[in-house]
Amino acid sequence: MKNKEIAAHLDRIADALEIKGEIGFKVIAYRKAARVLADMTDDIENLAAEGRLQQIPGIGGGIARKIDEYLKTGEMKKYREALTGIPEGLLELLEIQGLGGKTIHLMHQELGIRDLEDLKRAVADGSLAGLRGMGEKRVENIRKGIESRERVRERVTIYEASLIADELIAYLKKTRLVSRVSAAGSLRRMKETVGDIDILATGKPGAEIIRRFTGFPGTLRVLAQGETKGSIVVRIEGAERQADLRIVAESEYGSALQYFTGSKAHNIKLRGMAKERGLKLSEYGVFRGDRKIAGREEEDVYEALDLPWMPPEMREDRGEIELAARNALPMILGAGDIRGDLHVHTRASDGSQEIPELVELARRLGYSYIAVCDHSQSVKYAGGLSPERLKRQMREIDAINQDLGDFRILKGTEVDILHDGTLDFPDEILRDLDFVVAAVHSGFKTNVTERMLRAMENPLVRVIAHPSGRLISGREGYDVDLDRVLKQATETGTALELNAYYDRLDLNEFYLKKAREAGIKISLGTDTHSAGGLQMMRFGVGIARRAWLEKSDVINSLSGEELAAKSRAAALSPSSRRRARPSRQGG
DNA sequence: GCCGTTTTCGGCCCGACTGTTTTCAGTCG
Repeated sequence: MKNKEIAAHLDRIADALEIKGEIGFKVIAYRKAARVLADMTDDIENLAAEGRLQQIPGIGGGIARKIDEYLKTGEMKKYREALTGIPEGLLELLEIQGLGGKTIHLMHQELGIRDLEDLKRAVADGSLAGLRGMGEKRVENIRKGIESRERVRERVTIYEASLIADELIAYLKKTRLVSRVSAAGSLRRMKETVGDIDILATGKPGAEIIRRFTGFPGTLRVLAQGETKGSIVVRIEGAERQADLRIVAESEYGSALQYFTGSKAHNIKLRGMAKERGLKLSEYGVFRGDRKIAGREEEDVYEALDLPWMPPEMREDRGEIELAARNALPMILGAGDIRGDLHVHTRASDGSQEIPELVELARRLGYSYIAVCDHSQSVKYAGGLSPERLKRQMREIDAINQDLGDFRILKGTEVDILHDGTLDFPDEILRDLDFVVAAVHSGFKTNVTERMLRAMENPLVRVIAHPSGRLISGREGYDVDLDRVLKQATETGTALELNAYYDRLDLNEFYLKKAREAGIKISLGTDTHSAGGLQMMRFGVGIARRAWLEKSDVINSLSGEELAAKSRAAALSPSSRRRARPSRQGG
């Protein structure tokens, strides 16, 4: 698939045009086309072959021609043209806070600045200060921008951000001055990584709440402290992050929450719709002329635009607004649809809990089952179980299950997919289990695709765990062709895992969406190795919601008995999974 | 460059902040 490659080209063109001072709307058009392309699960080459490029929203005649040209020749004339006269290092400067295309263009023209090093020199030797429109403060801000770009990690994981946000919210509630408070931004949309932490609150007096906020014990620095807005820097896992608090009036809470939740693209489209209706939408409300017609609740804001409320996880301008307008939003997965955790480890391999503790924790979450899936023998570093130890564990589980009433422990394994694609346990053993998860744990560069495809041919394999193998905080993942894995999953009826551990979230939302469209079943498991690990399910559910998965797409919505039924053919065969798509209720 | 049950041309989201200006441009979210 060349979608991402072409999107990167279009983004590059936008960068270059921005610096060249091209009309802003043209830049916006390129950026929008790039975003739509990067999000799209259909293969751009297929659409091009069918002459349907212009049916993609945001792609018109001009960009369609450029995509065609690229697919045919491997080149885009416009790309070369746009980048002519623009040194590679100049584009990077757009990433510095406070620096935009206009200023970069001027610096390049007047001072011959070509990259970050040139810019640093110009700041140091005072030549930057000589530029028109450049005062002492702007130079200082640019200096700070360069510094913070080098110090701040791009984004932090959703889990790390949630910990701080939860702490901040609890801290604010304790003041008794705030009445309503919520996380907003990408945190509320449950993106896998988060930039800044945005918190919205109502309460009085604003200045006092902000003062308390900036006095948060974890504050490293206070960036701003006004009557309605405060900004602080906090430390998360060694990285510095900005956290913003905004105080709004009760009557504006809904529109402010809507606005600060985003995404930007979603908001832009909503505003366009408001305008078409002769309305104006801002963080202060929905207005007809000077009269405010909505703003107190998010539902009211959407209703004023003739739309149903939509879940924050869907607000990315990926078609959700159009569906909502037809009252055809899917009923996406809810936390309550998850009846159990399908991937947990115990002390038998590399977990830190005994089975009864895990049962207790799972019961507290309202689950009716867990699948114990410890590692298999060849995963030495994780204490993988030999066949004998696995059999002993199965007997132990049988014994515990006797006394559990309506709760059930599924006897499972996370069996290793070996270097030749065979499994680490023979079928005789796998056959006695309730739930077989297979996964790659070594040889990340060695025939991973072929090995996975082969493992999926075994009908005893129910799920492929963490199919991409990536770690969000920094591991590329296996050298694997996920499109072929998806195809094989469709053909064999194997489910794919959405590993809910915050650093994995694997499959990611892009491939989850593809899997959903192909009718592939998804299995959510936290892969927990510790007591708190079961709680990670909320991130898995968040990503599932971002991919628009519905209850019926997820095997965790089945009962323990249904899952333990040996024949996966009945419940999971490809033929029975062909999705009839009935019209849906909004929600 | 995209787009159209108001338009094939003339629009294109909105508001705040900052720093540099003397009425506004640039940047950000």
